[in-house]
Amino acid sequence: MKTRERILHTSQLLFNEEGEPNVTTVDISNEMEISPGNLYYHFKGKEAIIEALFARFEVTLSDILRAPLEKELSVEDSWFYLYVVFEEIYNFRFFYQNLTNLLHRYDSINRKYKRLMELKTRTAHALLSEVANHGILSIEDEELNQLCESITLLLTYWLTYCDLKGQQLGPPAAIHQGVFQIVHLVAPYLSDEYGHIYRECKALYQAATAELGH
Amino acid sequence: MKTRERILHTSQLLFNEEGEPNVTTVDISNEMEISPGNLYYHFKGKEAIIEALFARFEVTLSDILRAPLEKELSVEDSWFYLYVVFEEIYNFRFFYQNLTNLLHRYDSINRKYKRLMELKTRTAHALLSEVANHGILSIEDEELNQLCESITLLLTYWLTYCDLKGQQLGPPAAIHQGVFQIVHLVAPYLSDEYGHIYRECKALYQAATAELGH
DNA sequence: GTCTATATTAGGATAGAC
DNA sequence: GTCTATCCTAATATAGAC
Repeated sequence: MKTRERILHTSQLLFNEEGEPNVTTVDISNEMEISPGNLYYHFKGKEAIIEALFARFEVTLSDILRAPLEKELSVEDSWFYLYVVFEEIYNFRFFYQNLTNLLHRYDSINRKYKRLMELKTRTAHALLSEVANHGILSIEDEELNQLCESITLLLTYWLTYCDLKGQQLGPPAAIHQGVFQIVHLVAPYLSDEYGHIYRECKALYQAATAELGH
Repeated sequence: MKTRERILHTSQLLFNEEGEPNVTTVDISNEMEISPGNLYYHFKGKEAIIEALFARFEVTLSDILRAPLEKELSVEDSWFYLYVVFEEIYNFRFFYQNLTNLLHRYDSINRKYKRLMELKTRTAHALLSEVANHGILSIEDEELNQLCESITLLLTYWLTYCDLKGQQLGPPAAIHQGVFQIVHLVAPYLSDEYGHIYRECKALYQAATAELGH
């Protein structure tokens, strides 16, 4: 792996583990066993590293979020889809653990992030309207909007919130719970004849929870 | 006001406005028009100030959260009660905007905060079970637990999330929306004969939104 | 209690040799 | 591309006069 790439890789790792504010350029170069001078040859500084990492995150996450806007998903796929979104957020959790501050410091990231956030809501809206059109969900327009907002908030902060609770959940368990938490937001709107979908989810959830063990 | 008190007051103000990491001891003393030396006479440093502010926050918020555990609230009071909780969180929003980091830095705060968070969930649980016992809400135990978790998350992050969206909502509007967002989480579980409660809330919400302008 | 002046440190950043 | 050595700055913190 080229040095530039290794810097990004190591930074992402350390940021996620220690929290971005607690990682210095020297920490990064120590971890990589290169000199700080070398790091500065490849990047103007920590800011540039963060911007590069965010650029990557933006590309992959917005691709993920746009997919269901173009091609319809089945109900089962929608459910699996949530895992994919959470997974990607998990990979850049350092970013979410420090959102307010980062967006305050970097105006460029701020603008891009806002678009991502809107895209999250838009995707949730598209997925749910579709399910509603199939008669699986029965929900009014205004309730749908509020629901999508809650889903976006939950997607944004669930993993951070799990961290806060500090019940040493492994990442798969935390993600798994997050998915189910979202399912729970949607479940009350399932049409009567589709209540079984929720019950199946629940069974799956409990099985998987048992498997992830403790 | 004594100097010690003014330091706490000014710090809280600046932290909320600029974000705690962006405020230095010198900023605080400048704002107060005292010397940095003087500030250090009263507090060992920024850490001590933050700890003192958190101690206050803990006392007032845990009092608020414990109130409904002792004395039953009417449905209308529960609704108003949410405003009180949000208001208190708003007063210490600097804390919430930097949660992960602060809890990572101060172990003492970490422990106390976890208790607060559990208390939030516990209070939500108590309020909702009561309403459920009156037959107003119809909800299973497991759904209730998940709902309370979502409410805690929303309480914790709603104001931060509004900030992120950066649609220049004034604080009253943001709080107002937060309250309604929570109402929306609960609404689907209202028993049929109590659907009117939600419709009344909605009418109130729309009236108030109009009043708050935008 | 408050000030001025100064010390300490850590993090970010560069210059110049190899 | 990489290293060593060094600099700059901002933030924290203290000493000692008033």
